[in-house]
Amino acid sequence: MTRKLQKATLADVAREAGVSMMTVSRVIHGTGRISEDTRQHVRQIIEKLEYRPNRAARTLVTKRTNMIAFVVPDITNPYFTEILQGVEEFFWREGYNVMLANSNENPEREKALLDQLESTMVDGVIVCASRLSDDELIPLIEKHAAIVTVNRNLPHHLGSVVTTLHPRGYRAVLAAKYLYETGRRRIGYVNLVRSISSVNLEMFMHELEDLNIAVNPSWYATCKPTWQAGYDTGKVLLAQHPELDAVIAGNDLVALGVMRAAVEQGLRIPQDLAIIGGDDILMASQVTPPLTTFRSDKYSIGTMAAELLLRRVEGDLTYYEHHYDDVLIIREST
Amino acid sequence: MTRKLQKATLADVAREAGVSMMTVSRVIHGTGRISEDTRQHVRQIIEKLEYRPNRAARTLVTKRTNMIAFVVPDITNPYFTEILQGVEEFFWREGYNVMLANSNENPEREKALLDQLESTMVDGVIVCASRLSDDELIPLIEKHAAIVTVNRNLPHHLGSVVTTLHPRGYRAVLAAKYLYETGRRRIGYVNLVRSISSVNLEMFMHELEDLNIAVNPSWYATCKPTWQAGYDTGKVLLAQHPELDAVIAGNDLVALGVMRAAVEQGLRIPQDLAIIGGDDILMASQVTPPLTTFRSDKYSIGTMAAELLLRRVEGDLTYYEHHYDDVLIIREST
DNA sequence: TTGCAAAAGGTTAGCGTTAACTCATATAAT
DNA sequence: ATTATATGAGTTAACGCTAACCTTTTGCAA
Repeated sequence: MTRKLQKATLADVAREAGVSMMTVSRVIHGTGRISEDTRQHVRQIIEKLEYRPNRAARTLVTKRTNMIAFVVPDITNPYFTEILQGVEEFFWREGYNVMLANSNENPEREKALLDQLESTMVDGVIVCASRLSDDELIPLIEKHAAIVTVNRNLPHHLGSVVTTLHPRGYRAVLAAKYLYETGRRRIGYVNLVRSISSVNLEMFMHELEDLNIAVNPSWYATCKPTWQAGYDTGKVLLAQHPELDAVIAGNDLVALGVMRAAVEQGLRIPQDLAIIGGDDILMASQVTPPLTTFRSDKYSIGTMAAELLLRRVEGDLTYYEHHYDDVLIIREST
Repeated sequence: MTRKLQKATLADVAREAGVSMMTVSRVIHGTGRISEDTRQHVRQIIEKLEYRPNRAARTLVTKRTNMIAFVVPDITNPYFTEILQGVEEFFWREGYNVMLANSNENPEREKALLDQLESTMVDGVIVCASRLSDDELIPLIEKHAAIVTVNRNLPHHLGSVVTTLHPRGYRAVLAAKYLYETGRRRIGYVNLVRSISSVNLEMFMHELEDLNIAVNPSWYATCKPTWQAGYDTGKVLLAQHPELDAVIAGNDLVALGVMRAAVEQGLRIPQDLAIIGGDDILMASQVTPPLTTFRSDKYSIGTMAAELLLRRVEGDLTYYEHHYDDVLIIREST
C-alpha cells in the first residue's frame, strides 16, 4: 500500500470518467441536469480516486470559505469554552468550520487577530467579550462581512449582538441589593478589567447610594478575569479591609479565587464573608460551599450567536439582538 | 466614510504603484531584489489601499494554508483547553492559525472531521486523545502531510507523538499501589471509555494481582470523561459496593463527579473513601477536600505537540517522541 | 415534416497569487 | 572598449475550481 502523494483533482476525475470537469462539479454539488447513469459513474470514479475538492480553489472563485472565526480572550475560561461548544456544534451542522482566535487577554493581540482575519479567511466572525474600546474595535470589524458580538454592544449596522438581559454591569447592583437584604453591610466588589470597567464602577456606586447601601471606593478593585488574579486581588483586598462582610466578583473564576484567599485568611464562608460570582461555571457548584452566582446558559449563548452570524453570512444584514436570562442562583456562599 | 466593498488585490496595488504584480509580491515577502525607493513606495500604496493578501489564492499556488487543526474530543474539558492554549500560543508566534475540530466524544464525528480536513485546509493536524481504534484512525491520517498525536501511540512513519512517561493505563496501577500503602484494601476503578479501555482494565487487574491487592471486576466501571458521567457512575458504583474504601478515576472531572456522589451518600472523604483523579485540572485543587491526582503540565504538552508538528510541516519527517512527567500529587482526598 | 423546448452536458474565462524564467540597465573586471 | 556580473525589475503560466454561456440530442405537439 503506497501512500498517495498527489491528490486527485477535478480534472483527474473528469478524465478518468470521460466527462467534462463541469459534469463532475455538478455531480458534487447536486446541481444542474445530470443523467442518473452519469451521476453514478462519476461518483464511482470519485470514490476510486479518493477525490476531495480543493478548498482554496473553491474559495478563490466563490469567495466563500465555509469557515468562521471565534475570537475569545481566554480559551481556558470555562465560560467561553461552553459558548464555543455551542458555536461549534451549530456551525458543524451547517457545514462550516470554526477557527479559534485566542487573544489571551491581550488587546494588541486581539487587534492583530481581527486584522489578520481580514485576509479572506473567514466568512464571519464571532467576537466574544472583546477587550477593545469601541474606537479600536469598530474600525477593525467594519471590514468584515459578517460580525456578531457576545456581551458587547455595537452600532446596529455593523453586526448583531447577544447580551445579557440586564444591562452590562447592572448585575453587580442586583447582587449588592440581595446581599444588603440578607444583612450584609460592607460590600466589596472585584470588577473585571475591560474597556468599560470605570463606567461600570461609577454606575455601581451611584446605584448603591440610591439604595442607601454603604459605598467606599477602597472596597472596590479591578482584576483580570482569571482564578489567579482573583486570588491575588482577594488576598490584598481582604487583608486591607477586614471590615468587609461580602464580596461581589465579576465572574466565577475570580469569585473562587477570592474565596480561596478568604479561606486562607481564616474567614468562614458565608458566616464571615459572603461571596457572589458571575457566570455559573461548573466549578461554582462543586466547591465547598457552592457559589452563589448568576445563571448563564452558555451553550445557548453560543448557538444563538452562531445563528445570528449565519444569517449575516447568508446575506441578511438585519440587526438582531438576543438576550439571555441571567437570574441570581442562590447557593451556600451567601 | 463609505465602506470598502471590493477588497484591493495585488493587481490594484501594482497598477496604483506603477509596478508589476511581482514587484508587489516581492515587497510583501521581502524576497528578491527591490530598490529601497520602490519598496517604500509600494508599502505606501499597500497602506493606502489597505491591501491584504488573499489567502485562498496564495494557498492555491503554494499548497500551504498556514493553518493547522487541533482535533479534540471535548472542548469543555479543561485538560484539553490548556493543551490547546499551548498549541495556539506556539503557532501564533509562527504565523499559523489554529482550526478547532471538536468531535464531542463522538467517534463518527471524529472520523468525519479528519476526513474533511483532508481538503487542503490545513498544513498539519494535532490529534488529541483520539476515540478511534487504530484500524479507524490510521487510514484517516495516512493522507495528511503532518500529524502529531497526544496520548496516543502511532506507527512511527505516520507522525510524532507526545505521551505520558508512564505507559498509558499504568497510572491506575501506581495509584492503586499508593492507596494500598496508605491502608486501603478495596479499591474501585472508574476507567474512561476509549478504544483501548478493555486492555487497560485487564492490565490493571493483572498488576494488582501481582501486588497482592484484592481484585474484583464488579468494582470496576467505565464511563465517559465528563463530570456528569463520573457522578452518575459513582452513584451506582458506591451504592452497589459500600465496601469500597477507595476509588481511582480516569481523570479529574470523573473523580470530582464520583466525589460529589460519595458526599451525597454521606461518605466522608478521605476517612470513608479515598479518591484519586488523573490530570490535575484547576478545579482539582479548589474543591474540598483537594483532589489527589497526577500532575500534567498541559500547556507544555501543547507547545511540545505544536513544536513536533511544526517540524513535520516544515518537511522534517523524523519520528520524535516527547514524554511528559506525571507524578502523583498527594492532596487531602487520600 | 417542421418547430421548439427540455434534457444533458460541454466551453471559456477568470478568481488572486506565486514560481520560474526573461530582460534591460548599471557597474565592475579584463 | 569590451565582456562579465550583479541589480532591479517584468512576463508567462499555472494552481483547481465554478459561473455563465453555449451546443447537441431527444421527445413530442402542431
